[in-house]
Amino acid sequence: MKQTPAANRPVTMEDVAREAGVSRALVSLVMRDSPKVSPGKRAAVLETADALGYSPNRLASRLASHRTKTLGVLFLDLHNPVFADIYDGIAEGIEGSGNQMMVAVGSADPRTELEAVRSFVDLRADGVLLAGYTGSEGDLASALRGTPAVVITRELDADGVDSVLTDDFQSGVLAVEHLHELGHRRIAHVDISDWLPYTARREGYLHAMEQFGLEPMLVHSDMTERGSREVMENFLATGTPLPTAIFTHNDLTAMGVMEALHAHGLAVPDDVAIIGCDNIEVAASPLIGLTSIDQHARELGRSAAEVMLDRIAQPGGPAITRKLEPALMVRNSTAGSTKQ
Amino acid sequence: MKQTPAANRPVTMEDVAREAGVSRALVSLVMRDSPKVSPGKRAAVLETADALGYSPNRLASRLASHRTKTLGVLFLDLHNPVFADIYDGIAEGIEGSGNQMMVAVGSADPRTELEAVRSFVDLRADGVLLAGYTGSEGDLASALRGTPAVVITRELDADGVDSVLTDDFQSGVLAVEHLHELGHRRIAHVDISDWLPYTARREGYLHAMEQFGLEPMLVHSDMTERGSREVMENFLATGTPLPTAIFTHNDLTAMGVMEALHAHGLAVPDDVAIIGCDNIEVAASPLIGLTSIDQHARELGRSAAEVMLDRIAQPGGPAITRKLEPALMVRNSTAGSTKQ
DNA sequence: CACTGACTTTAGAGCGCTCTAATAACATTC
DNA sequence: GAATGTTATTAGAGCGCTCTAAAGTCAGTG
Repeated sequence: MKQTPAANRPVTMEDVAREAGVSRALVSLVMRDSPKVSPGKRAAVLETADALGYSPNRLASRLASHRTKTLGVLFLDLHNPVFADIYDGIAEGIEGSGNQMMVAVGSADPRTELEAVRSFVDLRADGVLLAGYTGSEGDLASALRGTPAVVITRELDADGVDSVLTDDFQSGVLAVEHLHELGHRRIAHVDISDWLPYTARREGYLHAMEQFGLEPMLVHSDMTERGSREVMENFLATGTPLPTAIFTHNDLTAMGVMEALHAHGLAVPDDVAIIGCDNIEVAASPLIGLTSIDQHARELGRSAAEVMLDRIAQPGGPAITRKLEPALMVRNSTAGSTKQ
Repeated sequence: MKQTPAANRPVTMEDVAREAGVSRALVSLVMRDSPKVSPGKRAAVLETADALGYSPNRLASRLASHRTKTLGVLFLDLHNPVFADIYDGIAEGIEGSGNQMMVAVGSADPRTELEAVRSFVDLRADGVLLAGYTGSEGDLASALRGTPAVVITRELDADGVDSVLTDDFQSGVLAVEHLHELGHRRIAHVDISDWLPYTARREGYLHAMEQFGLEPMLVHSDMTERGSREVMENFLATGTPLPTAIFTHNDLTAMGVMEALHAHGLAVPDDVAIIGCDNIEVAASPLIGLTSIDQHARELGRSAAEVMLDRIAQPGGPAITRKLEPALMVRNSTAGSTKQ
């Protein structure tokens, strides 16, 4: 297809300026809603811009202005609704600040995560929020190259990286305490694969078990519903004596475990009590009635956004860690399962 | 491991070039993995780039190259897991193509949606995928300004906008046929608010009801679990004679309806049979056992990505519509609910 | 040893915008 | 009506990169 260069070329500010009989700088001012443009010229510029179908090139404007007003946000996994809650929190937190989000999904793969972070940095995001990150602090710091970051749901010890999370250790403790109080003594924990840096819930569990003088019982799974269902089915197939209660890493794994129990004709909470973590909406539904530990996901997102905006407004200073207290939400999956 | 020099001004290609004793153009070639750079210079450039903590400015490179290799992807709502499936499909579809995703969430608000689309266009995304869009075709076309787009889950009649969807009308028909076959005659439909342009499922329902000579029964809700729960509770409170079966717009609304029934001591499927739509994982779980209509969300995403890549490779040509056949997935919420 | 041609490297003109500083235009004041 | 502000407008120098075309290299040829 041969056409004159001018024919198919997208409309630029220059074109609008020429057509409207003003300078490019004036058009720029109009596009940025500058108050120092006379009403007359403003109207004229807007009109011809519209007539020519002008669409500002934000790449160019960002390059020239050294300002992007954009936050890169990385999510661990879209399948876990807890991240939808975090998203809502972030959206709430940046509302009115004039910032935009740039979203990516890491899929619990450190390489994908780092690539996403690098992409944010290369596109000069003003800051990066990581709603779940499974890689190492060193890799993250080197990918960030000084861009401020806030890690959500995890505590990270790296320069210029703030953390906003719920006290996961305490969640583990709460779960065990709750089950212990109901009379359970054989309490198992289904965690996620050990290479992932999300170990605090397990540690809290182990700590509390030890405090109570109970024998811990660990089963390794992954973060998904399906995965933990399979893991649990394999476990049941081994014929190992059953625990009377299970604390799982999160609600999705709890559901998988419940499915496996269900398939084996075991009743919850009568045969086995279950307690999850995250307090996601579907699990909280009366249809499932899963007892869970609320980690205040939405608040986490809101708070992380707040920390980031502060950090951008006032760079430097020591890394901040904000830790929320988890909250036990008792529902059918443990209620009335007294074992004493 | 490398420490970024605490320079006020970020490191540019120019700096690397000077330090390495080569031209900026050479550095550019190295950064783009050009094969026409001698191994010696390549190594030297990479080394000093690393030493200086150089991070390429993708804004500048995109501006200069007129190429972004980026697809904007808009999601209707992160709370509905069907979009996580679509995401996976898109990721699969663009794998290996060298393209990146730029994600935004519309939250079923046409203004937010359009702003996101404009943002994609202004950042010169090569194409835009809309996984759910609630606005008008006119607004979309004008925001796109010629950028190719694919709408997923909806059929849109606009220039340069392709559509990839499941036959929603057919889904409505399938649902009614299934229920009718089980002997149900009083079949209600819970849809989503009427201003949303997602009416095909309802129309399919209405069509099938008419074919069977049955009286339709419509209840308006929204797209959420909570919303439909409330709507259903209000409905139950009115004392209107109950239908024996309900087809809901999607699985989330189905769950809300089930919760309301549950709260009123009504059994599913014995008192009321339920059938949803989308076939999301949690609803398919044995814990819920919701009969649903699979719309092949992941395949939708994959296919949309494919259409977009083709469109980018070969611009022009008439708008494409790809329509998949829905598939009925029978589970407990309707199974064995014979009303004959 | 000037002359290829294949391979490397570079100068320099953009990409489309913003920003600073200067200029123009127009009220005010004395 | 010259001096003084005030407010609008513009010229022009970047922003950090890519790209084209031209210029160097450096064998191998005849």
